[in-house]
Amino acid sequence: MFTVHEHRLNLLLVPRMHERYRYQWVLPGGPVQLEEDLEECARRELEEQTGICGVYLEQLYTFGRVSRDPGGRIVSVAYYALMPPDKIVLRQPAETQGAEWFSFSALPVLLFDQQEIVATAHRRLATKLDYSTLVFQLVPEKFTLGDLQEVHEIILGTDLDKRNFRRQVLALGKIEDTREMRRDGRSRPARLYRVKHSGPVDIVR
Amino acid sequence: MFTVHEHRLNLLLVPRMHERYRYQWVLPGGPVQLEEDLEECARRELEEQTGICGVYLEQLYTFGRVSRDPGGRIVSVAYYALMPPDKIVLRQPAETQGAEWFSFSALPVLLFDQQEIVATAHRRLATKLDYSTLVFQLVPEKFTLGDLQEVHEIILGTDLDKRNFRRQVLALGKIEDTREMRRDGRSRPARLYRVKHSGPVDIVR
DNA sequence: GCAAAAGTGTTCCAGATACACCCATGT
DNA sequence: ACATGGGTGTATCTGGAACACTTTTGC
Repeated sequence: MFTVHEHRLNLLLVPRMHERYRYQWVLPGGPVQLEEDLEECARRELEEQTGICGVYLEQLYTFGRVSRDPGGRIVSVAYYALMPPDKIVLRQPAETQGAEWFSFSALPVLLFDQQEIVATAHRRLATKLDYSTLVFQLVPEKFTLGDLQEVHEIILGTDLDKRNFRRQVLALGKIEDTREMRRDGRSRPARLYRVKHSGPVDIVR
Repeated sequence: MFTVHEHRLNLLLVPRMHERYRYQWVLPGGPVQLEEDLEECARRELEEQTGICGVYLEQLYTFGRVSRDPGGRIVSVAYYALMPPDKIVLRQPAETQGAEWFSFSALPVLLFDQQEIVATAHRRLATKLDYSTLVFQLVPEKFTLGDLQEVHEIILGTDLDKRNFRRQVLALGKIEDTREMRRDGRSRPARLYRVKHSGPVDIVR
């Protein structure tokens, strides 16, 4: 579960509840039930462990090395999820079983191969930003072009040219001007945009 | 398992051996064993059922819909494989448990969601041709530029411009002239090329 | 007036595309 | 001679990259 908030890419971790390695930080997840689809399982575990629901979710990769979990043979079908920053505080702390956001650049040491899973997800995220509309899953309903650019820069880890970025994102034709402005303290107000045909993530280019 | 042979994209199917739907054509595969990695499992099942080994293999997607197999809850971690046409006949028929190549454009009706799996694999193949060196897994050690172009055209289902194709593939710098020619019956002999640093598939662009 | 972020165009270059004819061989 | 696929160069278009100054607000 990723979000971009306060100029940082954040990853959500939960304390592990199994007896071995109890309270180590781990990715949310758990065993699939007989009567649920894989994505349903991912959504259910995410909601049970963090209270989050209704986010963008995409299958990432299936990790199945024999020895990846010393406690037994576990095959994990990993999903990654994206959430806009304005939903972060919607849920009551009571529902979130100790889940916490961590800055992606300062993650705790993760168990087993979870570091690899996280790295794979981040790579996918960065790659897919460039040829899909994924980024709109990481901004609120109304956002400025500066917001959008910042999300790109934080995930890619590089600075982008403002004029080129704006031209390109507008040329995609996926967003429209709301005719509203955001006054943001001590600088010039910025135009707010919204996604035009707010659909699922699609592939461009 | 895909190959391009005699101007067609071909897919390898095996007769199903479970009692329900016995002898229906299905994708090779089977249950993972406790002490093997997922890719090992794919290779083992492929070899057991078709005699094929040593091919390019890549994880495709994990299919886990609850009702995808009416016989029970099966989660399938699908892989796709590529093979050059000159290896097709290397294996003894005795080892191939009735496996047969089918033209991709005239596949038999497949069981359950296998049609979806095949479609997903084909989409991945076509997409990845354009930004990786995947195509070299589908041609023999020595090949002509015409061979390469034909593989692209067959998989993409479109005709490509000969001069542009040649310029682009040579510009990648991945292949070199063997200084040999292939005499091919009733037309001008063609230069044979080989892959330069025959490594795994890598990403270009 | 100064700090801070918003907003705005043009030039340049590289890579993609479109396009037509001659060549070497077998029959 | 003709049929078959091999081989070659150029002009054009398009999308990406580089690049700097003015505007609007709060303090």
